[in-house]
Amino acid sequence: MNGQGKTFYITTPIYYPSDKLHIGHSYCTVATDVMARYKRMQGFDVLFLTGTDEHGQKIEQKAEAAGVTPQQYVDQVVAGIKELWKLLNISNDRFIRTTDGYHQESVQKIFKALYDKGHIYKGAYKGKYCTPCESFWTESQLKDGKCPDCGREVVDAEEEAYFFKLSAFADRLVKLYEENPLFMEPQSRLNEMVNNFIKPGLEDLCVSRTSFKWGIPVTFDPKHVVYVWVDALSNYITALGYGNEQYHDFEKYWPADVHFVGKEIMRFHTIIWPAMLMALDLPLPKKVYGHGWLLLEGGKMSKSKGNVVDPVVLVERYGVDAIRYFLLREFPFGSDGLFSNESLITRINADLANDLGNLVSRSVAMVGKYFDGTLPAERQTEPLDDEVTSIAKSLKQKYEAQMEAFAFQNALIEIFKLVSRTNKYIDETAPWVLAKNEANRPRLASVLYNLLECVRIAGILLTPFMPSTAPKIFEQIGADEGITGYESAGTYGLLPANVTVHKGEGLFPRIDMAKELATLGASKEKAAEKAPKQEKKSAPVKKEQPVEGVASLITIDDFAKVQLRVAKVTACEPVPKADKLLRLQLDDGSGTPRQVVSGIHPWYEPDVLTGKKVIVVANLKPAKLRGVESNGMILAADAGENEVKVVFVDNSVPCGSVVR
RNA sequence: CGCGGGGUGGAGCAGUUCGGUAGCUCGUCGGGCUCAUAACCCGAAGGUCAGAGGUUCAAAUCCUCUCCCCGCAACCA
Repeated sequence: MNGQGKTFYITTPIYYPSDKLHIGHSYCTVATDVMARYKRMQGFDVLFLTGTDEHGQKIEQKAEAAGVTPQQYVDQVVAGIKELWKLLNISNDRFIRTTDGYHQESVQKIFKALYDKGHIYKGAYKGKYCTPCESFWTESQLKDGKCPDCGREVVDAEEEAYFFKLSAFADRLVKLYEENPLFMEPQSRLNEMVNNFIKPGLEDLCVSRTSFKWGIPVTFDPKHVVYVWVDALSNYITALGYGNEQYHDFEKYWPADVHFVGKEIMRFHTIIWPAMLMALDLPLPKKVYGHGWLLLEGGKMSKSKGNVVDPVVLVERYGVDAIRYFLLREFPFGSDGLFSNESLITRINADLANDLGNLVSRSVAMVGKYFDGTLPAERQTEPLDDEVTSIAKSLKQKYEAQMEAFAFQNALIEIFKLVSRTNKYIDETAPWVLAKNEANRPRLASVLYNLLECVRIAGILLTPFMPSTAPKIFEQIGADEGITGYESAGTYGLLPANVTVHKGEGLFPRIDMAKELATLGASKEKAAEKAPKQEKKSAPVKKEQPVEGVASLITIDDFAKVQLRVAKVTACEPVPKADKLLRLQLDDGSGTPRQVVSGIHPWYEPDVLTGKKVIVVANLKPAKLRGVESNGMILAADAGENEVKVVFVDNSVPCGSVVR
């Protein structure tokens, strides 16, 4: 494919800078980078965009917990992200931050435009309001129809909010998917989107918030802040200058050729984003590709599990190209993959050190040893050469087919078929035998030349994956710039007949598996120690996150606020339509039975609990879980990985006893 | 009956669209070679393709049912 005169616009998601990024983020960004480099190599005028999504309540709270302003907080995290991309040799052309002035200006215009066109309307969250508490409650949060906080009467009230008429676009979205089946890939995601979101009926989307401040204010109603996804998705066009004067190439690059995103945010990119663009009368991106996740020890990587793999550590130990190669070779791009240190080291050793690195090394070494580094021009070819040379000749085409389908792993497999076949060719021709007889010099020169040519072609096609190794390969085999471009991978025999090689350092040193695993294991344990323990239960974290290194100490008065009582389980049954919930009736000595809902069904059957005495938090704010009211919680211990043990009390303790 | 993905030699995966010798990498065992990063090359062992039934001359592949794993969603107060 020749990209002369054509543009190619590719994006990563913009990342949420609430924490350091892990290997999963690096995976997506590296993949995008490889695609961008590949397209540039083909001659496309590429725009590769990445950035950060910096607004939202969570950032606001994190900043507060850290005692800095949200801006200070994100500035520091973003600096780290930029460092990481530099380390990983990411060639992004632009880096957008949603806190950039021009982006904010554009988002405000977009919001206003949608409003003016009637796609956004002012509506209301209908709910119950407790005036003394100044709090809004939804029906389900109310306790006996009263304020769950103070128990006073609540009044019907409406909080104004802006809504995007997403529902109006359902038909057009379905049409989009039907007419353009490749709009989202992999295909399996389509069913997920349609079944989960379109079929049940799209609801209008609330696109403003008044509950926090850290966002882009709505110009015509400044107490509202623009919903973060509207803010974030817009980045793909604001970064081109849509609605601002920072850049002026919207016409040139939009629509995007592909948005690479994680599968968890497919719905935002395949439903909300196209709908927004339709509402703005703008063209839609050509494709949204949802890649899989890197899974670790059976679970998704997450900071709270303490199983995050730090890309910085890996790059420092094994080199950036080895990591880039591993990420794209080991995991099929569209599906999930299992990350492990063993597989990483195995890949590096087997593919990069033994096969590729060693091939370059032995080929160059033989030219040095038998011809003092410069091949003579006389040749003698043989039919034996045909197989390896024909693989080399057809490689570019096969590679291209895989790359165009974003099948990075298959593209690399194709390259390594050549590498492997070339190693075999050395065995078949046994140059060290040829070298024993002067008469074989033309034949020996042919063999070695074929080795170098195969390496050259493999090297060219590896360039997007290994941008710093490829030039070293070219240097060693004596291929100068004119014959290392993409097109030249399609022509066999471009190295000059009298090529001169330059022996260099080994490209990929072998790694001592046992030793490395021990080292990595040790640093992992250290990391796990640092990671906040047992926070795995707090799902959509609301309040204070334990700030690194700062143990939050409380006073005895704080503790006194928690009222713990002994209570006996008088009845217990599963909550319908809930996997994990049990409804417990407790006798807490007060005379009135107390109902508590607890998520312990995975570990306890109802009859086991009945009759036992437990400790209940008696003054916890009531809540409804799966529609069932819960007044308090019973104490249980996180007993290791995925194991919960309820704290039972000796039966001789009377119900209602205070625990302190 | 919420939605989706998956169950293939010891490990990790491909093959399933369009039925027809079960393939790749790693590991294991044996051999070859010595140019090279103790690398490379060849060979072997090892699979009821989760299970049951069905369609077919023929099923990993198509149909039905069952079991198990993972993710999403909703509930871990």
